Amino acid sequence: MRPAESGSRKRDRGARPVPSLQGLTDMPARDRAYHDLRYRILTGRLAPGTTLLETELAALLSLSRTPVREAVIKLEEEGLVEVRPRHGVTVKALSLQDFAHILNVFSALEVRAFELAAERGLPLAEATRLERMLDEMEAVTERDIARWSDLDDELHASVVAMCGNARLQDTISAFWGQQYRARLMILPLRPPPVDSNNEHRGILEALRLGDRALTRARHHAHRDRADAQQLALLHRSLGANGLA
Amino acid sequence: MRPAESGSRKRDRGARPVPSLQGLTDMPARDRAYHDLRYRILTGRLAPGTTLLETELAALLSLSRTPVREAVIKLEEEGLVEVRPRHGVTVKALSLQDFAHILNVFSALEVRAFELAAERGLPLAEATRLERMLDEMEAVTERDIARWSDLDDELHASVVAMCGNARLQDTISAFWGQQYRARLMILPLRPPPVDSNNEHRGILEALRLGDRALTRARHHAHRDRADAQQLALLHRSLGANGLA
DNA sequence: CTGGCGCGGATGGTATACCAAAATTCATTC
DNA sequence: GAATGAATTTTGGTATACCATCCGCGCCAG
Repeated sequence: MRPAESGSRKRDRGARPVPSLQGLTDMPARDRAYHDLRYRILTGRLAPGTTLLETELAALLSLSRTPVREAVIKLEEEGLVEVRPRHGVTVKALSLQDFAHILNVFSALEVRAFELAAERGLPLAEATRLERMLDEMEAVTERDIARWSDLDDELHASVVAMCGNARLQDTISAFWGQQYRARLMILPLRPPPVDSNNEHRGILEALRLGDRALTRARHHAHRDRADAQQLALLHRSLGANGLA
Repeated sequence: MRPAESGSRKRDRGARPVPSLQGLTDMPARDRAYHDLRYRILTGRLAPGTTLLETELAALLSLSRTPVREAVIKLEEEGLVEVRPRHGVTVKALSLQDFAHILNVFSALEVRAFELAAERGLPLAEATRLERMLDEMEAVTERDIARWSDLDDELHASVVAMCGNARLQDTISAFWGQQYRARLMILPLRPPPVDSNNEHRGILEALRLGDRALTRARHHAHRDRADAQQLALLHRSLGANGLA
């Protein structure tokens, strides 16, 4: 008999990896530490380059070293921090190359996720919901880039959530976290993303058709262009070697 | 020059993730635990479905709970085990669907890695080395499938190692670990992989040419076919739901 | 002035102790 | 006989204590 596992909130899988940090109550201290730290890093409250000793981290979170150590292991695995014994844990600074590497993995995975979503077929309700999001994105394109970006994240996350492959989702989520900071940084520099808007329409159309190959091609093209643009912006925003 | 990786053994990155377990001396207990456990799982000495309490694991490895806990966190992150509080850690059994999901991610990443390797260009020495490996693979195709499979792993790993994107390598390595057991299981069922041999030649040729698009196309096709075949074999080897 | 060597203190790795929560079992009752 | 509830025992989560080690600093020598 299967254990049913109904109440399994063991993983926040589908939940957007967006820094939200609402219910940090009643979860094990290790997870609190993990989420808290992750939140602080992604929002920049723990700036890249910051290094803290394990003891300091524990004090910062009012916990003992054990749970923060365990949290740090996860963060390290996720690529957000680096631990150097006797030197403390350092919030990783992203070089331009790091960012390129991350985008490379992220894109490959996201394209695959979109393909799978196309293959499974988009429920009609979901399709119209996405359509409405696109409407709003186009509406705010010229005047509220932050809102546009949030919607962009939600759009991509929504499709990824429909791919039906939990491992893929998890991996994407991890890499999403890594590129988030850099994205945030170049946000104000972005020109109105009319290209993205158009490409999004095309991708959504392919998704509705359930055409895997077409989805693949369009999303791939979209990511290639967008990634290159972001890379260029980041390059402008910091010398080729600087921190992100 | 390649960094040689002499001093910095912080990560066994490029090193084949193949279970080898040679120098488990003089490394922190946590890493010993991690490698030891991983080895036992991948080779099947810790069969899927096995569940052990933390205490039992600690006793098994003659360590205290702390380092094994930390090792287990990594293994869980890697998808090899599952921890259910008060129920111990369970070696994950792969359903057919799990295997499909893993292959999906793995393929997407490997294709990308091959692309990047193509773009960077293959050093001549490396190219001839790979060529020789292909020679041997063709030689043993009919009579030693195990050897063929080892070479296949090494071949793929070699190219991945040339992609120049450490994060990509690490992620691939993690997923490689997950599909390894299933691969091992269906090994004896495989027909002589003449298709793979031919496709490998084609891919290597594309790599030598440094033709990214061609490499992509060929490797993609290769993986699609090979993955489908493996999935079918696995399906034959266990009912659609069984353990792997 | 520079480079090596050694000593002391900071630091993290590991073991262990303690506690809270959950599971199992037993008893009691319907 | 089954089901429910309580008590016990098991287990994992967290805190802490301990120790080996590594780092940095200063001293001494070349």
